Amino acid sequence: MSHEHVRTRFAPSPTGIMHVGNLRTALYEYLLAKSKGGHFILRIEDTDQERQVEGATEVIYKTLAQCGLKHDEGPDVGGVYGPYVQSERLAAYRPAAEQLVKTGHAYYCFCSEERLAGLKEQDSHAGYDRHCRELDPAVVEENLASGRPYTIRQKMPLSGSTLFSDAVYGDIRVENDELEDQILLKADGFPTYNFANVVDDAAMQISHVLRGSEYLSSTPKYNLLYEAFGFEKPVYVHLPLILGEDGQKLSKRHGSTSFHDRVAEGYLPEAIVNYIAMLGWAPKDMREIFSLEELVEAFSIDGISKSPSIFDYKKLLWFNQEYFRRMSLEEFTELCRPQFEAVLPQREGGWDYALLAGLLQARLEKLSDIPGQISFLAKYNDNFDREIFAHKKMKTTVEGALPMLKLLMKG
RNA sequence: GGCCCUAUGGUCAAGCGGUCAAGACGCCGCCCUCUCAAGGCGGAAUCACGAGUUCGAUUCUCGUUAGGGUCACCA
Repeated sequence: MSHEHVRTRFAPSPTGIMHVGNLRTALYEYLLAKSKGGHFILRIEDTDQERQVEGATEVIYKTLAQCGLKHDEGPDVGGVYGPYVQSERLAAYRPAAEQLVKTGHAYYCFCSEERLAGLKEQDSHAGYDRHCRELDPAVVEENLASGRPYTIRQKMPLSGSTLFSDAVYGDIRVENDELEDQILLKADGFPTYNFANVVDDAAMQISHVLRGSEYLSSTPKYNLLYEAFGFEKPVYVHLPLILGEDGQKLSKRHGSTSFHDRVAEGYLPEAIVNYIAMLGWAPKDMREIFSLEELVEAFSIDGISKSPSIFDYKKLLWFNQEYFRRMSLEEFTELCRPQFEAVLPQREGGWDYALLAGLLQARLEKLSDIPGQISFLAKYNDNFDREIFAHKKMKTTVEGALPMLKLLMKG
């Protein structure tokens, strides 16, 4: 609590997609750090060897850059607490785990995966039975010497309870006997997420840990680790979950919930950032349109809500439209240009893109709608009767349709 | 199922003991208008339920109910 500088980190696993929940966490981490004049760090958590995805880290860099969430330290920009990729920090985890064994906060476990699977089969809610917790030291030595595979597990207190205070949820108490003797170091020598997370957050002097509320009930495990090491604990800021329209945790089932897909669909990164900022947080003045800089200015932890929110595509669409409308005609024209060029055929005299964009600006919901709205232009030629624009009943005149005429015909 | 969290309109939400319970999206209507938008104006729609505490509860406490999360050699 007495960390002098606010240091937050975004610690994604390189899975290849950046979904809006992760992005919002990154956003709030950035906002909190920047609003306090602190630092925002990027750390890649690639401790699962079986789930490596090619190019996934690039997706993370690109997304952060598109959103304007510039990190002060990270794999690509360096920093004094590096390296910032967990697979490059491997040397630190085993000694750390062994240190915990020595101090009596952890133990070697030689249980096979088969045995563990059997346990689960008997009772899927039971968890590990602490079979190796009190193994005879001589047996442990023998097993270790014979090269038998092992994991290192955290030794949880069997009684009492652990209390912690979350910056948004307040005091939360969990009975210690609810806590499983979780694995810290896997048989392949890699640390588990939970363990690496604590070791690295402490090493990198992270002052505030922001994460989804799904971690709320496991936070005592983290704190026990901090205590076992004698590390100073960070301030926890758990964020309410973002749910799909069916009220369930957002996942692949809900269609394209990734930032990348949304952008490909024609949403502006700024609009997405603005919208997700408002999901789970509200400013004091109830304003809705914020640039990233304005968000930094307005952000504060006490504006974060506790209840989960549903991702509303309609509202996102509205934000997107608002951003279109607030652009200058020049900006908007440039934004549309690639689509115009792709859809409209070469034509003598060219097209008046600015005029076309002007016609579209108040009507467009998302960029991907452009082709559907202007493709009809490609079908027309200059040899048509201009009087089709005049209609007595509708009181339309050729003059009134002048903008459209200019668009269709040279001059 | 155990444990943890949450509960204001369809959705995002303000509220932090006394309000006719803001605002936004969406929806409906009217105006503007050569169409569709945009814009302006207006409308319908919310404190899950039951006990307490209090002169007074949307607000505090406890239950109930509902929803969510979590129980991996995944993060």
